[in-house]
Amino acid sequence: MGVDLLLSPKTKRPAGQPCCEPVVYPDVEREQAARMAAIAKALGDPVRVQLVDVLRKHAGKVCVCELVPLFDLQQPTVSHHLKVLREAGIVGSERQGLWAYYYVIPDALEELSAWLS
Amino acid sequence: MGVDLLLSPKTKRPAGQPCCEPVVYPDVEREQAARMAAIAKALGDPVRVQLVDVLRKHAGKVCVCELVPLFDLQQPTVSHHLKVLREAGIVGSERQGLWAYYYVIPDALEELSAWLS
DNA sequence: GCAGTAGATCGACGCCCATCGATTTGAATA
DNA sequence: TATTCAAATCGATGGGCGTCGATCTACTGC
Repeated sequence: MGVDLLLSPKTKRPAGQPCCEPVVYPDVEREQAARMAAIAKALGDPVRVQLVDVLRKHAGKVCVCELVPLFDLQQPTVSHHLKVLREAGIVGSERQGLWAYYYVIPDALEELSAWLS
Repeated sequence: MGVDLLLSPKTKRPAGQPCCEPVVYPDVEREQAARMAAIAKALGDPVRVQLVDVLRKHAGKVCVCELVPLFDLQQPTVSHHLKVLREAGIVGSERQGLWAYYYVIPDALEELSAWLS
């Protein structure tokens, strides 16, 4: 027993020559990793990154009718991407009459940025 | 002419009441956004984020044979995820005899982190 | 009420992706 | 040389995702 128990039972090494330090990975960090992956996944499309970029640089709320013509996409597609960002907690929306305004909620982005550095 | 030309020709507003500031988005930033999306996409899977996490915390090279048993996945699947990370420039690999060692190349992660903050 | 408009939702289509078993590659050992 | 082993690659499969046209919802203005 001893250190060998931390190794996979399938991996038999040439005696006395481990390939590297044994690795452990606690569940708590797995959960945080899952959260980071969810945020990253929402950012894993060029259109959505551009949407976030535009919203951030305007430092305020931007109307959907201004966002759609920025892309070579139909309105339902842009609406879909905004929904993905909203469900990931990256942006928020607010309706005023006919128009809908979107804005960045910095928390998620900051969380990912902090994890990365 | 004037400001109205920046607006979509399809969106006719009630006179004198624009929904928000006109939005422009230069091509240069679109390209950077695409790069950020590529990195984020590679991080958009819990397994891959966990792999990066493990590699970072070990501050050195880790053998694949230590990585595989950390997950409830078969070896080809882990190998696939490592390949995705490698092609995104997030990790590098090095072969020593039978074993392959992976390590984090911090540049890509730093690039994304900087963009986020 | 009625017509017009902004945005969301729905359903469908095609493609990409995560996963696996099977196989291959390449190196070490007997 | 033959065998064993770690890791990569291949091919198949099932599910998820980006995109669209069509439709629906809700608000405005006549």
